[in-house]
Amino acid sequence: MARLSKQDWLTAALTALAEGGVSAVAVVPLAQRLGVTRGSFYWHFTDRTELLRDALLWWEQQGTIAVIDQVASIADPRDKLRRLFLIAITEDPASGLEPALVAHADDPVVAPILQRVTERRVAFLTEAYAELGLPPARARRQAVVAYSAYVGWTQLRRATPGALPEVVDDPEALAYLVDNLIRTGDA
Amino acid sequence: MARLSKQDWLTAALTALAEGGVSAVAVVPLAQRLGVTRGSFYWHFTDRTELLRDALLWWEQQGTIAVIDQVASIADPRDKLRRLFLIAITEDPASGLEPALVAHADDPVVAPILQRVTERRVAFLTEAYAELGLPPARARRQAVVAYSAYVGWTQLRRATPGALPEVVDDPEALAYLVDNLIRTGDA
DNA sequence: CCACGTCCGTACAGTACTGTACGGTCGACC
DNA sequence: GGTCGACCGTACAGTACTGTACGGACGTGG
Repeated sequence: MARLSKQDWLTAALTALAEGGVSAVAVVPLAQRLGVTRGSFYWHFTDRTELLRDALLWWEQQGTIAVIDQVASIADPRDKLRRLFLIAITEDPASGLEPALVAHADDPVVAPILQRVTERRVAFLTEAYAELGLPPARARRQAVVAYSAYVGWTQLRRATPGALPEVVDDPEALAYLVDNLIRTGDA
Repeated sequence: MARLSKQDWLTAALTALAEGGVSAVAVVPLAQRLGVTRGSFYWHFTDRTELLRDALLWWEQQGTIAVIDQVASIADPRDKLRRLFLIAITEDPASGLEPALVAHADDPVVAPILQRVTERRVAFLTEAYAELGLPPARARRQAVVAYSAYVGWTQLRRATPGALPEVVDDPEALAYLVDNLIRTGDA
């Protein structure tokens, strides 16, 4: 068996977290899945908590920064939002991770990271909606509403795909959702 | 200490589930919180799984049926939707339960119940939007989008209240959200 | 060639939870 | 006032996970 790097443990921890929540980030099952024993783990990490924190910090950088960088250069705010939502909804890098984090939001190591990520995303959306012409308070409200819809959509698609057939993966319905997210309350 | 009924265990299980997920529905901690020992539990239930299932079945009846009955009599579909969303968003009977269920959607006992609840709610919304004049496919899409926003909103409010101050509990923002949920994509 | 750093296996407590078996208490009802 | 059933405590395995201590393998540079 090949030697493992710290990164191997981090990605394994994230997938386990997505599947079974915080309590699934356990040393013994992870070691079995990686084909080693706990001796390996306790060389790379001092603690189970350290693994969880490092994994989430890594996810914070990858997931949050990468997507925003991908669309920040788009000039037209409407196009920017459309592209952003399309990326966010179709690409689910670590499927099921965010629901797991939301569910364990009171965990002492999850809480601060999830908070920072949420703040950053909502702030970015608020800025985009402001560029669209909404006054500040209105832009922020719209950002929170749109972000809520995004969060709920991804969670429903993963949690109850059987209950929502022909909708969650229909491209037409997807366009409908994105239009709904972009349309501001300017009626 | 007073004798406990089966219902006492059920409600305790639901609050524990909301706080710590499926793995938090454990016999020993629940017994401690209820002031008894596991001897009590294994008289009322045969199994830890039975407790979880019975608790979720009870929640399915209370949470799903009660709210729908409360608004089904309203004639005007627009008023009905407005009232429904207001109730659903402001009253969070067991705060944090739904995020926990979504996160453990692959659990063999959670899955079928969560599926049924989601189907029933989306079906009710679809019907209401159809009464509003949307064609069937369009009504169903709108229902899923609106339900997504609802799910995301409740989860965000619970998970990261610190990241969304002055929004999640602002009545004006709440009205904004409800208007957004009712407004169909008829532009 | 050997010595050191890297990486992993193994063995030893310690803790928390699940089920099971059985025994005890307390009130209702005859 | 005794008996029966509802309800709970206690004791006994059994399992899964966490940390720690230590020892072995393996490659690389002096």
